[in-house]
Amino acid sequence: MSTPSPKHALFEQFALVAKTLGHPQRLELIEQLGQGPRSVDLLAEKLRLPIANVSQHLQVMRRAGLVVAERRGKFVVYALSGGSVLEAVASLQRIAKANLAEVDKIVRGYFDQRDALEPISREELAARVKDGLVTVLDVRPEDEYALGHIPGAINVPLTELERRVQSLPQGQEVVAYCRGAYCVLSFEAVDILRNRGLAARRLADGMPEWIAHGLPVDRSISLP
Amino acid sequence: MSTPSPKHALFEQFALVAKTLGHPQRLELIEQLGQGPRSVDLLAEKLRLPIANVSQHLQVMRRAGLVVAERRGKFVVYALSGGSVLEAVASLQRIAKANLAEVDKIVRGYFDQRDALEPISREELAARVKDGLVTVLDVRPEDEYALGHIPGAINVPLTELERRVQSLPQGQEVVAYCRGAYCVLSFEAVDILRNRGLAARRLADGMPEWIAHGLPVDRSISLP
DNA sequence: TTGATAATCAATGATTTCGTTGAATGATTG
DNA sequence: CAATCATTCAACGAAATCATTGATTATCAA
Repeated sequence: MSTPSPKHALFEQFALVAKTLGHPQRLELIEQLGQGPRSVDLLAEKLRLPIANVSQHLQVMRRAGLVVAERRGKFVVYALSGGSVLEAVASLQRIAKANLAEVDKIVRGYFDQRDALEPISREELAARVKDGLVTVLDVRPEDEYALGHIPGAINVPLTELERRVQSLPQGQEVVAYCRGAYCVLSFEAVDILRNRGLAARRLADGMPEWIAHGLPVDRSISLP
Repeated sequence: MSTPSPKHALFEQFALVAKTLGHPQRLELIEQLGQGPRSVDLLAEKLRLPIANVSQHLQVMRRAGLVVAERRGKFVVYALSGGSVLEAVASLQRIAKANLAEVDKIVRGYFDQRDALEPISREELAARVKDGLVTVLDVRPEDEYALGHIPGAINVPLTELERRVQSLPQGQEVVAYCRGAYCVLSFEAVDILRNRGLAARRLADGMPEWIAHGLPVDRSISLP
């Protein structure tokens, strides 16, 4: 048919959004943007991809309404177009986790036993932070920490954790978090900490979800 | 790299789910399955697509964890794998509506043209019925119709509408109603009728409200 | 057993998407 | 203005996806 029915035209648009989400590196870009607006430059460096490639991906995502771009001087800063994007990704993860044996296999094969204990929920952590009962550990790289973190969180990037583990408060439970529910950094951090005998747990999700639920964010830099 | 990092392997899985959602006809299949489990046969008929094609799509969706299949006698019945699937689709729609100008254009062009965006009110309908200006269409299942309907309304359950659409009075505007303001049947009925070129509108609410406001109810059975 | 119906499989060519390359644009700095 | 940096554009071949076709398997009924 030359003129598709409006209904199909709409489905076409919805499919465009989904199709655009259907690429691992674009999902990784979204994970990064979930923590805040970023330049093409920085994203390319984070993902270790050619700048041109990242630029292409971002433009595809812009055309699909997933991100918005704003020129700021020399840079073009991209940001998520809205909260629905992270919601969509969260749904994808839920579907995959619940129905794809492969996901279980990956998670179990690589992270199992590192996560023997239940992860701690946002609400629980927020409450304990108020009571000063836990040490909150942000294991993302320094620059991501600087752009916003959970108040009171200590930043020890995963790469330095082993070296600096003894500088952490000893008697307390440690809760590690990073970029999101499937960010591997916090898994690895908990593993390291447990091996050193600390009571360590993992936040069930990460920074973007913390922000999305309106919990307080500290944008100042506090050196550990 | 020979062995992709577990992180990348996970993103690969999430992307698979999204990629699978990224096809208009698969989204339409999900819309159908959102109403309940269906056989390949029936889905193919609904979408007016070759059975082999629908079967392929369903299998792709099964591999991506979106649907599950169960053989029931001669038939294979597919169903959504869980609620997250509809959540994901809802997010897609929200993203598209909020950020894609194209969607606005389609919706506007679609509804404006026929002055049908506005549902018709109870009072207006009651007046027009008296003048015999409209065909009133009850798209609920037969048993619900039998228990009470708007006088003069013709019962054509949504499931049969497509088949019986040509038996409706042709020159007149059609007003469809069903169970209530948010009952989807009347939306779909209007959609079907418009695709067939009829001037169709939707009653703002449904039968319960009609009764509640003391308007006349016909409890006899009139075969169309 | 045979025939009919429902669904899947296998294979093909057409179309789309992807990553890379190198050149072009836009904006700031010297 | 020239030099530089950040980003985008254009174009290419490689790879993946799609719809279609015809053959094949599974189940039921006669």
